[in-house]
Amino acid sequence: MAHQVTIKDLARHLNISVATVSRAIRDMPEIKAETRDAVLKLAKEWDYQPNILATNLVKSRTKTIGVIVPDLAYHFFASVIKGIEEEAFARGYSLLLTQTSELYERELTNVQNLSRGQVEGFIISLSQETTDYEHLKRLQRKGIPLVFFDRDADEIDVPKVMVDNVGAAYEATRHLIENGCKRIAFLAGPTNVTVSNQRQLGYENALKNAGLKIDKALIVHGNYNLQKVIELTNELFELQEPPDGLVVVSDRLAVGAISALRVKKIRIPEDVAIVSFNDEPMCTIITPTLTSVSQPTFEMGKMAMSLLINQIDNLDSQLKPEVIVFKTELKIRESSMKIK
Amino acid sequence: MAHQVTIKDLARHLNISVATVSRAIRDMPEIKAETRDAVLKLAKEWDYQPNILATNLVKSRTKTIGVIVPDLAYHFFASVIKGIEEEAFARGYSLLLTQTSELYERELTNVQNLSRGQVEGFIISLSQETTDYEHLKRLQRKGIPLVFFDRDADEIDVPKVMVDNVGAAYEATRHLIENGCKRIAFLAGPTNVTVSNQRQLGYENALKNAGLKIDKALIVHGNYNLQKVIELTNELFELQEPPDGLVVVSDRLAVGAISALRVKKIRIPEDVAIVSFNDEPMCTIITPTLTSVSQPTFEMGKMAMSLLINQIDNLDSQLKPEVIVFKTELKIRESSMKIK
DNA sequence: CTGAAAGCGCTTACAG
DNA sequence: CTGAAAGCGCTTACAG
Repeated sequence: MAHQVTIKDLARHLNISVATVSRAIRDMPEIKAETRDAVLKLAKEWDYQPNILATNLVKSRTKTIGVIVPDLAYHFFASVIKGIEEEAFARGYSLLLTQTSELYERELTNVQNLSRGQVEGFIISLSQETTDYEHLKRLQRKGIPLVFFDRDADEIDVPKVMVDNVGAAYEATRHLIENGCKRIAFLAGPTNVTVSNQRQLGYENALKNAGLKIDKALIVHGNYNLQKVIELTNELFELQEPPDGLVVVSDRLAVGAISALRVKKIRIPEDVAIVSFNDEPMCTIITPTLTSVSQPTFEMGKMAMSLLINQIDNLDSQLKPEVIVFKTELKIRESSMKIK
Repeated sequence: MAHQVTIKDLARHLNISVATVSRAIRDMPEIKAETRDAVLKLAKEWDYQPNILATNLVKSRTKTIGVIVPDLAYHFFASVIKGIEEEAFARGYSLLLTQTSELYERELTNVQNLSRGQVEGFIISLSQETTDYEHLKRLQRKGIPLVFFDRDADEIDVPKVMVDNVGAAYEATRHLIENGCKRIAFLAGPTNVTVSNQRQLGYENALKNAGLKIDKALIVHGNYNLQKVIELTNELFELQEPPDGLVVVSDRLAVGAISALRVKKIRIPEDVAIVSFNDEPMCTIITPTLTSVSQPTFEMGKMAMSLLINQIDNLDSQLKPEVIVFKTELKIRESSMKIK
């Protein structure tokens, strides 16, 4: 690789000290205009780029944030990242983006690698597998700021950007009830995913409030394995009394359920009305179009970044970490419009 | 932030030199076992993490690669990134991942930011807007290795990971012809996107070879704006002689076209058979399921990373840059199965 | 307005 | 087997 130009090169050529070059480059006021101009001219000519590693080292700052999400291919995460990026860019931070592929091991290595002086803080959405939080506690002990979004850990007391999952699921379930569903099933995620549990709670509350009974046989736990979802759907609809409404914890799982129902010739929404979560773009293109809970992903990303920078800029403050809860919006489409 | 432990701290406490600590940490053979053990024990106790910035600075290596893609929310890119990540991880590299949102300006800033000593090389897929390549030429002048995938620039002579777009489009068009289509339209991307132009060429070749004439009225150029795609589709199907086959440059555009056709009550595949490109997961869940060209995204990512590392490890070699062309596979589904 | 010197946290010949 | 010293490319009191 061609030798990168350094301030030393510039200084030598101009017969001045590196300190002066450094000051000129950063446009510090004490530098004489001619000196500054000469430096800038040569810098431009030689295409000088400051070595950010060196700057970071002396400043003990990297202006870089580590972002760890389960999977970039999930539309939800890609979309939150846009918000994170936007805010980071506006505030002069860069991102180190990694994904765990839902594996705890990967999460661990990612956290470790990034915490070797590379990042000043983390924005994390936990992997599905994560039940041990030692790696996060270690960050806290080291005083490295951390913000969760969407998938958090109760026992880690840091700022969090969440949506009102209980309320959202309540509203979604309520919508099915209002459309005449009497026997509503819930296709949940893994039992250790908080988001799923919260949605389940909202679902149960809605049933209770409507005077419907909670039937544990109607609550099943899937994951991102399509085959598993198909099996669970089949089981639900082979019950003596099959459901006439279905709340699904995410669009991905809903798609699995729909394909299982198609095979069984169960009609949507006539035989079973469906609502799910995330409002991925595909909701509007599948048949029937899918009623889904939309989340303000871009704003969530911006907020997460914002909370993190507040922490970084204000490390000694002993304020209780903020938990921001965003409102959701139920996008009503064909899949839930059961004829009453 | 709590003061991070450094080798100096360890050295002082153990009454040895930092050089010895450094060697012990890296398990160099010349260190006496007892010394090494003592160092490692204390390092563990104090949760010492080497400051990677310092290491990078002295080694003049970052073991980090900059990856620039148009949009992480496109399934294709998220999917290639998995391959890049896999290979990077296996070879001890980290990634600095950025997206341009298809904006040339963003591409420029991303390249500039990352080239300040942060990365040892780039893997880039160009934004839709990019027609000026000065930022890339600057990388080349600085001797910073670069690899393209999918969206490249002809005039930049670096390793490239591509698919055989001409061949793929030929096969897709041929498939429509074999299914009885006589008048096949091509819904292309922007005129400056090479990938789109290559697919157009394959489409034209297939028509020629089948003795069908190329009608320029049947070739229209869209972009990722849904409304635009709908308009173009409407125009195509309001022609005196509307098409009975449609090759679409990507699944995203195909979805737009399909929704326009639905409004016009034009049946797929009975009235018009459709094939597109990318084989996104949604192809299997929309109605009708969409025939699409699948690309080996994971392998493409691995290969891109591999080519880049070869360059990094071997900077002086004057070999002609390799261009790797991957084969594609046409996944035949309902949308193209016109009854003959 | 400018320079010499120390230092950020490491690594690595060189010497012993 | 270990240490002193120089150096990676910067920044920043301190002195003049």
